Amino acid sequence: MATLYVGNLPWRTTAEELTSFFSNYGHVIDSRVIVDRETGRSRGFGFVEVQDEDAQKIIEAVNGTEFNGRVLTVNEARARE
DNA sequence: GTTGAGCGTT
Repeated sequence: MATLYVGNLPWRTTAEELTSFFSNYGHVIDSRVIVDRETGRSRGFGFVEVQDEDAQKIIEAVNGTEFNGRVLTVNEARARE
């Protein structure tokens, strides 16, 4: 599987919304919205884990598209280490 | 009741 970075999310976006949105373009394994550990508020970006074979296709399909009024930034996530 | 570039809590 592959991990995608998703930036420019609306503050209110949840992992479930990400999953259901990305599922329109490929097989989503899991997703998470990064939340500030101290305040509990969204940082406005997240990660979506998808099937390796669908990764490129999903990036091209979703990157630059509008989601709840904001234009999403999508690309391959960097290694976390 | 706020904010807007970026790469993640275990």
